Amino acid sequence: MTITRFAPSPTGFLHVGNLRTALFNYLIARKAGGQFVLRLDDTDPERSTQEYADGIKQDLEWLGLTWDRVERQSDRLDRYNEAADELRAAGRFYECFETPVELDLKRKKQLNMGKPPVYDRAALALTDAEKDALRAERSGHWRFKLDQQRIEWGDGILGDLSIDAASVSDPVLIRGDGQFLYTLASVCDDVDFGITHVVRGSDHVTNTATQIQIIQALGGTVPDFAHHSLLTGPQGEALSKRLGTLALRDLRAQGIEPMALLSLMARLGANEPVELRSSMQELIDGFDLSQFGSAPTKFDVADLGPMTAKTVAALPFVDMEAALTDVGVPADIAPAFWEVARENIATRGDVADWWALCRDGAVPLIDAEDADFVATAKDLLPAQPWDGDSWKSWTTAVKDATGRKGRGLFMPLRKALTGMEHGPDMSKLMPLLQKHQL
RNA sequence: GGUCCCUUCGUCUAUCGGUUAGGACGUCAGGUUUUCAACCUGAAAAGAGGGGUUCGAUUCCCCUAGGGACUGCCA
Repeated sequence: MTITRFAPSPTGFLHVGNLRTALFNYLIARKAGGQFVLRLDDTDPERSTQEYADGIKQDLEWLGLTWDRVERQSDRLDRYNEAADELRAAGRFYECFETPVELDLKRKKQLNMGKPPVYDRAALALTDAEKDALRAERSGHWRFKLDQQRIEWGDGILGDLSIDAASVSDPVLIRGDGQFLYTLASVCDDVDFGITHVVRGSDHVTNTATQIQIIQALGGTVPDFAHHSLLTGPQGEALSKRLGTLALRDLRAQGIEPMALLSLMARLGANEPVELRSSMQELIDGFDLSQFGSAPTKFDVADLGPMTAKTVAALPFVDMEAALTDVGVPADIAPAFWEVARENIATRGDVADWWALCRDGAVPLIDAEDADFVATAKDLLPAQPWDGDSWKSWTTAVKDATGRKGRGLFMPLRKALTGMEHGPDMSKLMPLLQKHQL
């Protein structure tokens, strides 16, 4: 069975970059009729909080990305201890005593000499006596001893990949304070939960190389890996600089529709065009990981605006009924109001503006050269309430009186009644106007 | 510095060596609708640069330039 996972760290709120990873894994699982695991990577107690963990779940629920199972790494420390013992028994784990400062110095030295900053494995040469002496003054950290050969795998997006383990430092798996690091926890979990497909950002490719060796050392089955490209801003700039404004909850607060966001993320960077979908099932059916390219993908948050407007315009009345009641639209005219408003709003919340206009009328917008024309029209304006014929009879009367026609006739009247150049079909809007200020 | 990935219209991309280099979004121009929007039709618009291989290169190889990522006792 296909089992995928999304493994965010509860150290912040989800943003569009995370969503892309989550959605890919979700769609793969659903398409295959498999399972989607939500795993909270909270091995770092300093930065992980319950607030963020809850926030992540809320954001996924908002988007309809349901999970079949939820796990927390902080619940699995015993298991990680066992895995560490296995690695020790296999001779793939060794204790090191350099301080962060020392390691930093080593790296700088290597860089200065034009060498890659790879850990020199000095700790491997330590005698037992030396280790005991070092342990007396500080606690050691543990590194996985890589087999220094080329690591190869067929990546679901990148194709055949090969990385020389000798160009990578032996990864630290347990810190000096005993905290397990992501690399070990992630590998253990993937093996234990039977994860079959791992899709993550291409910032993890080097991790994947080392993780493959750790999985093998643990006797696990290596899952299928795929690394999607990273999102960049519209100018190609790193998205991380703007991630602050691209949190999912901010987009939600701005009125972005889930299906608009999901439709974009499920296709952006793929060779099929981005199409607005109306249901998750359509997204699932239309998803194919092999259609994604490996070049960095430009993401423009502004694209979500028009897609949201389209989504909202397609909403049936029943989906909006409660929201309309909330803003005070009387039940008897609510369906007609929605028909008029739906094509003219950017987000659901905008119905409040249109209702305010219908309820109170708008401050007329009258260009200087239209002043006389509008004054004439005002005299011809029928008394309220208006019906479906009011616009036609009024404009006809104004046309006869002034000789104006076409845009020159209609636009000043639209602006006089709504205060705007754009808006709904006037013949449908007029019956909804409870008052006017002309 | 090292490693990995990448570079086709403004944008996302198609092309398994021979094509008028195709599509979608956007843009522009017409059209339709007695207003706006929507819609329809049409147009403009691309192979980073330089070497090779080949009868022929966007496609294969090399170099250069450019972009992204990793190079943590973060994830």
